[in-house]
Amino acid sequence: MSAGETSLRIGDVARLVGTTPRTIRYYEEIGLLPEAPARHSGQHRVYTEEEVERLREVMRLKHLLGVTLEELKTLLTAEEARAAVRAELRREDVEPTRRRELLAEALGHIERQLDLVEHRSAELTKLHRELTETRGRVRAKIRALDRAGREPAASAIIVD
Amino acid sequence: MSAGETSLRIGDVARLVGTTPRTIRYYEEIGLLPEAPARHSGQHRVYTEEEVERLREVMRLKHLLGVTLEELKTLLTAEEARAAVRAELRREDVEPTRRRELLAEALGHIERQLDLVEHRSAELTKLHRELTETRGRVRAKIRALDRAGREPAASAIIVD
DNA sequence: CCTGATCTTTACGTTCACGTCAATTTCGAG
DNA sequence: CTCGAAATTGACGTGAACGTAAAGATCAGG
Repeated sequence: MSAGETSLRIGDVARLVGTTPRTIRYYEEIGLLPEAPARHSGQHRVYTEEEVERLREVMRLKHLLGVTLEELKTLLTAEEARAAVRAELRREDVEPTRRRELLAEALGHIERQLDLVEHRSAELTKLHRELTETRGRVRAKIRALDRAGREPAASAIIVD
Repeated sequence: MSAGETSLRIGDVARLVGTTPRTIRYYEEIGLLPEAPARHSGQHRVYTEEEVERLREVMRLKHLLGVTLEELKTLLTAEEARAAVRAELRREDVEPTRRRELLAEALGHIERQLDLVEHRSAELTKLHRELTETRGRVRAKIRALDRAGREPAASAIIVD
């Protein structure tokens, strides 16, 4: 057919995103990935580059947020909806009113994701700060010890 | 006995950190928590405030880093070692050489944790940036629509 | 000393997120 | 058309991280 349609099968996709066919089928099974991507001629699932990207995003979110696939599904309602929005918006004949609705919806989804990410980010940052402080204290003690090694003095180092 | 020793039992600890007794026993079982904290008079486990803090930290790391309990155990070797270091350092009769060794070791552990946290943090930040950008684009489209609503003009809005 | 609440160990059950067979089909190259 | 590689559905298996139930021991208050 045309040039831009790299027809991918489940094994290819698995290799591309670093997972297994079973996992991909499982994700489809639980509704994380859209129902059986158009089996073009026969039975085998056929994926587009776009769907590969989707899967990449899924696995990334899973890894980063460490949420269950069920929570992820909820979260991805956002992505799904946005995809729908994109599809509908691509048709230029939608009325501005409807168009605004769709965009507002998309915005809401994005903001939900952002909230989650920001929350997680803040927690991580806090932990990071704490660790850095501790490291600073330990380093200070080491330096103090090194100094004491060169100058003979009675130094009472308080720990922690 | 003395004043500062609030004798806590497993149920109390569970409520304090927001988990269940079973989970605490399980963590002890797999070696995530130190072996049976000194059952003072009879059979029941007795915890100190310090151990509660330890558990809090465990659950926090688990939540934030989303690692398996096995990985967490490895990570917590750091904490354990640091605790040992603190204990040994508290005795003032350790030689400066040994003292330096211990501190260096502690430093290494902390840096391992920091690496992990920083890595995770960077990924999250990246995701955050992407989301923010997308949100910006969506907002821009909405504003464009709102403007177009007031001025009658042929506006071809390209989506995504 | 009694009692109800809590804790003990032991052991089997459960959910999630896939892994792993097995028996059949389907696909693509020759 | 043929044949091997890869995909399909279906089913059962598995490891992690606990939940839950049972039967007895222990603790704190009255």
